[in-house]
Amino acid sequence: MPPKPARTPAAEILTSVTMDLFRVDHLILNAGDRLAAHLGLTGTRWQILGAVVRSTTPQTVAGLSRDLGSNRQNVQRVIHDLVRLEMLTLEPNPKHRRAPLVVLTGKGRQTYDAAMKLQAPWANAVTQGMGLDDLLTFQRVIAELRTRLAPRPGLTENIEVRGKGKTGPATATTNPG
Amino acid sequence: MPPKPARTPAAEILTSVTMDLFRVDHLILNAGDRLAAHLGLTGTRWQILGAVVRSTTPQTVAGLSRDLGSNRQNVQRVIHDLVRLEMLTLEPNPKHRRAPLVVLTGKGRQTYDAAMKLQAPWANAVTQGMGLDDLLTFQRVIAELRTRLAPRPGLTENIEVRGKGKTGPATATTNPG
DNA sequence: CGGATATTGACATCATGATGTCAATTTTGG
DNA sequence: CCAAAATTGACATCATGATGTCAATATCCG
Repeated sequence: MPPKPARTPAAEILTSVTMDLFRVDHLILNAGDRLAAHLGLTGTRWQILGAVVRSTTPQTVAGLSRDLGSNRQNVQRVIHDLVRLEMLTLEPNPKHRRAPLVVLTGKGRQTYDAAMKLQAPWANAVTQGMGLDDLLTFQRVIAELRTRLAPRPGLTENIEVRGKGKTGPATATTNPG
Repeated sequence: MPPKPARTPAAEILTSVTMDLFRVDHLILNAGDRLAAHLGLTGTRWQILGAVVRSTTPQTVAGLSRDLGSNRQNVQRVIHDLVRLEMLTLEPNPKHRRAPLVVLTGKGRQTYDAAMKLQAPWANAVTQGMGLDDLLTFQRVIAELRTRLAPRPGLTENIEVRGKGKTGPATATTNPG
C-alpha cells in the first residue's frame, strides 16, 4: 500500500468532499437549465442575466466578467447571445468609446423574474426539512473557500496573460491529438 | 419593487449560496488543472482516473459514468483519451462482448498517485485554520444536497431518453442560431 | 425458444469554459 | 503632450458537458 501524502484532517475532508461538490454543482446547473429552458434561458444565461440585474449601475462586459469571476471572452459571447434574444442592449458609454454599457431590457427583466419565480418552489422543495444552522454553516464555509481560492485575495482582477511577449510556451494543456 | 416569490429561509440561503458554489467549483477544477497539468492530466481526466482507481472491480464505461454521475458519452470520450495516453486499457469482458472493462495501467497508477501527492499540500494550505466542525457540517450538507438533487433518489441509473419513438421534439434547449 | 425492451459503445451537434491573440482605445508616467 | 502599458472587445482554437441518434448486444418475459 503506497504511503498516503500527509494531509491534515481538514484537508482530508476537503479532498473527500470535492467529488460531491462537483456533482452538486452539475445537478444545480442542470436543474437551472430545466427550469429556465422554456423561457429561452440556459443556466449560464440566467447567471449572466442575474449579474446584470444585480449591478446597480450599468457595467461593461469586462466589468460583468469580473463580477462573475469568469473570463471576459465567454461572458462577451453569452452577452451577445442575450442581446440577440433582446434581453439586453448595449448602450454607448460616454466614458469609453469601445466599451459599451450592458443594459437590461423589459423582456430581459420579465424573463429573469419569471425564472426566479420558477426557482422558488424548486429551492423550497430541495431544502425542505434541512437544518437552518447547517445551511448557514454551509454558506459560511463556501464563502470562505471562495475567498481562499480566489486568484489573489483582495484583487478582483482577472490575470490575463499579457501575451505579446511569448515568454513561455506554456505547454500545460496536453494535446494528445 | 416586484413581490418576491415566497421562499422559506432555507431556500433563501440555498438561492444566495448558489453563485458562490459555482465559483468554488470552478476554482477547484481550475486548481486541479494547474496541479495536474504537467502530468498530462486535466481536472476531468483526473476525476475519471480517480473513478477507475476507486472501483474495486473493473467497470465498464457505462458503469463508471454512473459512478461519476456524468453522462456516458463524455466519459467514453475521456476514457479513450486516457487509453491513448496509456493510463488505461480496455480488456475483454467475458460478461459482455461489446462492453470491455476499463483497467488502470502502471502509468495510470503512477500518474494518479503523483497527482494526489501534489494535491495534498494544496488541500492543506486551503483548509489551513478552518474549523473542523464547520468542514464536517459542510460535508454533510453537500452529501445531503447531492442525494436530494439526484435524478431519482435510490436509483443510480442515468435516464437516457429512449429516443426511438420520437414522441416529442423536446425543444428544451434554445437554438438561437 | 423468440420477440420486446434495455444497455452499451460509437458518432454527431451544439453550448460552454479556458486560453491565446490582435487592434482599438484608455490610462499612466515622463 | 507623447510614448509605454493596461484595458477592452473581438475572433479563434481546443477541451468539455448535454443531448440525440444508431447499431450491436444483453436481458427480460411470454
